Amino acid sequence: PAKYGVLIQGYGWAGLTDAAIDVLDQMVRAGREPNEKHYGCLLNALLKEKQFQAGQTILNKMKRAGLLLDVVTYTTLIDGSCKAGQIQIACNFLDEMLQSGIKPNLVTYTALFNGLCKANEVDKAMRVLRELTDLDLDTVAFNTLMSGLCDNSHVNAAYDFFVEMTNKGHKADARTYAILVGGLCKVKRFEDAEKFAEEALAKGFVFEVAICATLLESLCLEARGSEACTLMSRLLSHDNIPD
RNA sequence: CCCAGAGUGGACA
Repeated sequence: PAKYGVLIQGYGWAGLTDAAIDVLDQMVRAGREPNEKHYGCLLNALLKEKQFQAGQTILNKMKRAGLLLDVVTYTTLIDGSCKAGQIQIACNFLDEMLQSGIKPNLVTYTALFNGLCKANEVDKAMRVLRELTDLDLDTVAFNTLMSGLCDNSHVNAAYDFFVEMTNKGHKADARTYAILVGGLCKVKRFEDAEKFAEEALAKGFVFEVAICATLLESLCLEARGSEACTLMSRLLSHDNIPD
């Protein structure tokens, strides 16, 4: 039953949107009515390839087929709109979904937060977050906001947010540290950056080589070679291999 | 009965 879905997903993943659309058409011809997952999957592929016109067509087809949009489809639309730089359209979809009685979930909000962050509107994202007192953030949402704060020269706020969230028991993962360390390096707070890099290593985030290499590079650029060397040796003692 | 669709990072360069 998932055969067509897998095909659509596969073609979409490969960026072969025409082929993906074809699969959907074939389904209809074969008398197998596509469901919201088939449409949603195709929509996602189209939006990722920035084929908004085709996306609109599919959306219309879906509605004509009498299918109602669900949370996932709305989230796909909101994310796609945001990534196209159309925050307003994303907000319209959010309104539409609320009016249809569909409750946005954490993924929906994260997509929106990400859009706001990328549009230099972290403040708005944080405001929305504070209003949604019953929204429990997961690591992805946490990282999204962290990166928004770092990208919008609110590193202090990012720092505070990090402390606040970890105190609340939210766990930071390798990406969280990468974001924070990168943000701190950006404003040349190398001591703090190094502190968090160490913390990340202590937590066993082996994948932190990437950010540590980044940090090392920063230190070198700042003509602080000795510090870079110190850090380098510490990295090696953690069995990491910086580039 | 379950199994297909949605969200996050890497500054400087």
